[in-house]
Amino acid sequence: MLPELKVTQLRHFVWVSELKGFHAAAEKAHRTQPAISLSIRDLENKLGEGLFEKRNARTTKTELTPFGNYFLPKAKELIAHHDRIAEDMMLLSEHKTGHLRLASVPSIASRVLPDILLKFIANLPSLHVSFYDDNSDAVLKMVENQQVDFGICHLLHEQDHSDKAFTPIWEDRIGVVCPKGHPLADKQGVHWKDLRQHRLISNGTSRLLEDTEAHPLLGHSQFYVSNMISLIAMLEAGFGITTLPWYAFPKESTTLQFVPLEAPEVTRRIGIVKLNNKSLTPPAQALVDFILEQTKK
Amino acid sequence: MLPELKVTQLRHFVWVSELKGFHAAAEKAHRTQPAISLSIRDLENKLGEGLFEKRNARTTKTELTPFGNYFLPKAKELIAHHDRIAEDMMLLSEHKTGHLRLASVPSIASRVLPDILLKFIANLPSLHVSFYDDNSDAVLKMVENQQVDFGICHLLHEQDHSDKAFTPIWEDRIGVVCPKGHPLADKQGVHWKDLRQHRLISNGTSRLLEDTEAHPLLGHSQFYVSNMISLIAMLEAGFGITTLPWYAFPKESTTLQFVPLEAPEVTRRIGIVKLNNKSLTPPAQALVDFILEQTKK
DNA sequence: TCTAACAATAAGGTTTCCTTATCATGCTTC
DNA sequence: GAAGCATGATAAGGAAACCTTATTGTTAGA
Repeated sequence: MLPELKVTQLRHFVWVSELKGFHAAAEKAHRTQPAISLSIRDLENKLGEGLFEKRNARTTKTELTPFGNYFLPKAKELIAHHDRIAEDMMLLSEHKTGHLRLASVPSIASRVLPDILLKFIANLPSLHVSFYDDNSDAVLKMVENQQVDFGICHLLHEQDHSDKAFTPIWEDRIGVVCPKGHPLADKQGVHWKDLRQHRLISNGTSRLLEDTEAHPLLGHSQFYVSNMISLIAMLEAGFGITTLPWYAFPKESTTLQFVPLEAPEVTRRIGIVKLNNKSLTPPAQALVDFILEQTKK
Repeated sequence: MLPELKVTQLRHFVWVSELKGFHAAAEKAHRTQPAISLSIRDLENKLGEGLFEKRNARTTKTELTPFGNYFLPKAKELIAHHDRIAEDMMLLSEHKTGHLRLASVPSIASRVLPDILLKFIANLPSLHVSFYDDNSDAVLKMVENQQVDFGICHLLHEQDHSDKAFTPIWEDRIGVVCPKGHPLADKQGVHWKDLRQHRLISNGTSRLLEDTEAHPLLGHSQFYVSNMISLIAMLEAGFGITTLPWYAFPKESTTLQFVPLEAPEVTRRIGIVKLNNKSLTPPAQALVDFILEQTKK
């Protein structure tokens, strides 16, 4: 029914009309003159009307028919539309642009990602990044609901997440956090039983100890603080001690001390989680690759 | 640099994604399944990214990648744009639409064109027609200035209009117009000398006699009336007689009589005038063809 | 009148695209 | 759980679209 106009053909048409000649257009198209002649003729046949004034009687310069004149702006628009889309897609597939959404647990978000993201977006000025931080469960939910392209979190029960692919990256050692000057502060490592005689504040990460021999500590603890800012403030005030993964420990703290838990030695593995059956958008894949590369050494 | 996305390819892509399968899309495209596979692969290569989820592991229905998902609406838009333009041009080249402007001398405009135009536009409901009527000089001017696609008029000095193409159609015989019951009214034909004894009213068409042996009549005439309505009224009132071309004579007049001028026999040829170096728009060309066909017999 | 410029046409080669035939894989069904 | 069925990928050959070189025809200008 409707003819299929090829973009190449439209370009030829526009060039002939703008350069006022088949030879000039041929040169621009990196084709020979007969190729352009045929291309134009084919287009004319498809449209059912001549686009240029009778070309056998060369009384004058190559000129558009009224029909061709009517067609010209439309052809230009269509070409422009095509090019806009083609360019969009090229930029996207070269991850020079687009939209990237990720979620991360706060520890990595604050300690590791800033550096990496800064480097990553350095030469991608038009990439828009949406970033969420929350605890591991929430991050997993966002991955599941496809609210984010991928998540950075801990995968507690790996067998419950067969629909997701987990790529471990960071080994996060659990340790004891206490004020400097605290009896435990100068040790190289502590045994869980050492903690029983101190006031222990549990927090969101405490359940990492659940399946270890240190689990009795959890019952022992009177206080639970979910908010990290409050937790730090209480520790600094000498209210007690807590356990935290290394990456959740505020790096530049001058008042607190991190002492690795030696027995049991507990580490959580933090990594990238994505849905198994979905591939990532180009910029998301690029960021994943970049993170892997930056943390490989 | 930028790849050339073919509309056909985009259609294949949209169909595969909408029908959720290569076979279904192949059927819709009247192609075989491998053709669609190759088409899609080619498109993916051009864009630099996969559009559908890994197709080797058929864990699930054919599904878009995020990249493909991003591309889908854009592809649809581009196809729609293409089709819109293609349809526009087809309608225009089948003169089903568009704008047609013509000018005609009043005689043909009132006596011949109404019938023809009515038939012509009968099955072209969306064709817009602008119609002007004026004397031959004005019609020629409008053709020259390209205010109209073509004109219908008399070409008095053909040699002065080498830039125009004239296609004669109607032979318009000059005659004498007088009230019924007038001494001349019952004659089959009159000689110019017969007119000298009657009061002659000249009008816009009188100069057609200029280059004939009847030219002395023009000096003989005391009255000049340019407006046709007034002229008719004066004739009906028995004010005098006049000369008119047959087509300018009001056909259904019951009070006036047309008597051909026998000596000299003067005819003006009325026809279609267009610019030589410009071709007509499709609807204009169609109307010209239609007029020629309708008046051929 | 001759020449240069431009586009149309002809004939043959290349590339692109499509087809048939076949394969690999997973889902369904008994 | 093996057989059949459906899906899409792949291979190879052929058809169609496309481009090229060579040539012709027409017009404009020297």
